[in-house]
Amino acid sequence: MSQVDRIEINLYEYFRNENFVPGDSIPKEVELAEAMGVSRTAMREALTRFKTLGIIESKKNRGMSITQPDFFQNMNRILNPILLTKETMQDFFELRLVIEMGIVDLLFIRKTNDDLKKLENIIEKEEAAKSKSEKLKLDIEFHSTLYQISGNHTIERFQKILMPIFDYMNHDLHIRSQEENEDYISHRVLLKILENGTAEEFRMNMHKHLIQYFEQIK
Amino acid sequence: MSQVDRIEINLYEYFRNENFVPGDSIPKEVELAEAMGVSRTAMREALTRFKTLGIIESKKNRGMSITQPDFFQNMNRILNPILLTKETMQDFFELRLVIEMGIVDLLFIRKTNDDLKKLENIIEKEEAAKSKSEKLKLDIEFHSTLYQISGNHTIERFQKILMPIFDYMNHDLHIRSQEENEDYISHRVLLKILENGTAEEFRMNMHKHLIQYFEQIK
DNA sequence: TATCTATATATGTCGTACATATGTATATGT
DNA sequence: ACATATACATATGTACGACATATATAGATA
Repeated sequence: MSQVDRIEINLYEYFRNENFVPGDSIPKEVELAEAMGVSRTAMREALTRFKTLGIIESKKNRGMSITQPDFFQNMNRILNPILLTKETMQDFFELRLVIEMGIVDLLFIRKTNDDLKKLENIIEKEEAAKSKSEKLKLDIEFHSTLYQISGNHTIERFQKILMPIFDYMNHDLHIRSQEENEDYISHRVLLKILENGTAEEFRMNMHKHLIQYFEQIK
Repeated sequence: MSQVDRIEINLYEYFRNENFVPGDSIPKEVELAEAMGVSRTAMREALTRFKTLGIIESKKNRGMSITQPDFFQNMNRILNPILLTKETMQDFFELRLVIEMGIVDLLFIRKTNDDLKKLENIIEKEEAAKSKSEKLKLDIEFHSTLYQISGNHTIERFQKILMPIFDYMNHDLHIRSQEENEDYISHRVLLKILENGTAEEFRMNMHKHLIQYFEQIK
């Protein structure tokens, strides 16, 4: 354990003991360094860790303050297929499916007429699309809109972050096309259920809609 | 945009262009600083950001190397109820429910007889428990075991991280007790479905099991 | 060949100095 | 009295040189 590690731990305890909340000012670098009997350089290194996580921010002449960490601040940097193991990639691939099945209750609680119209619009464009890439784009747009309808900002952002992982695994696993699925459930069927059906029906059909992905799980 | 911000961006591009993967050595601090025409101090600060995210690690005399970032490395530091807004807390509360509903397919794919025995064991202890705190502990154990059965390490760890948030919201919202739920679905019913039923049945009943939480969503 | 010692090395820490952006105080003009 | 410009203060940002420290490698010895 290096000195900077120890400083970091001391800072966490100090922030917790002072019950600092976002917006609160914290002592300046020089004061903190003196209080802990270390050099300003080492203190700065520990503080950089906090800044990286979004827990504090610093401004010239003004000093430093506590901020609201953003869960997704560095997520795209961490969730990089080149850096992760196959197992972790598979985990996130599955997590995406889990969320897709899990948000159904949120959809049924929070859907609005405008939402349904928007989905209808996407489906019309999809049904008229000629090229494969256009259809893919609209498929993505359909699912992204479901996440918007969930009304959960965190889940919506999470899905966006997981998208490259999902694409990567999609290519890696050579997943067969949806249209090859003889029990194929289209977006239009899903929309009809979302309009007039139940969450249970929607889930059953979403599961079928995603069956080629679920087949990859063993 | 500070100089260190620019260095950070340059480093990300450099790492990507070199196709560095975990285990690869990267040039030493002094070389990197010289290559970018900055001081070692500024370079160290940028590198500290990478270390905080777990993307690189450094060892004395050995230099630095690329590592596999751990998604959860700093998660408990970020997901601190004191630092997050009510909206974000609510989002994570819902995310927990979404995952609880969404892992059902994984459960049915990956359950083993040992898993079912383990659940049976927990339920027996729960049914024999006298105190409220003991029942609560076993309730948590039951759900945690479901996450283990999912066979998805990331989801399992995610649930552990989300637990304090869920508890915090549980207290904050004064959620009524499960036993007050007239359509109460016990763990034993859920286990029986897991043994002999379908994923659809399990979801329907899990939804009822968690209804007092779902009632909080609007 | 195995063990010990000396040396080299790259990160970790320190102290000093200066740069820079920004806030505050003061002086001046209308 | 109010508006504007200037000077000064301030805390973070950056640089440099020095030294500490843990660890790897090379060389010497038994």
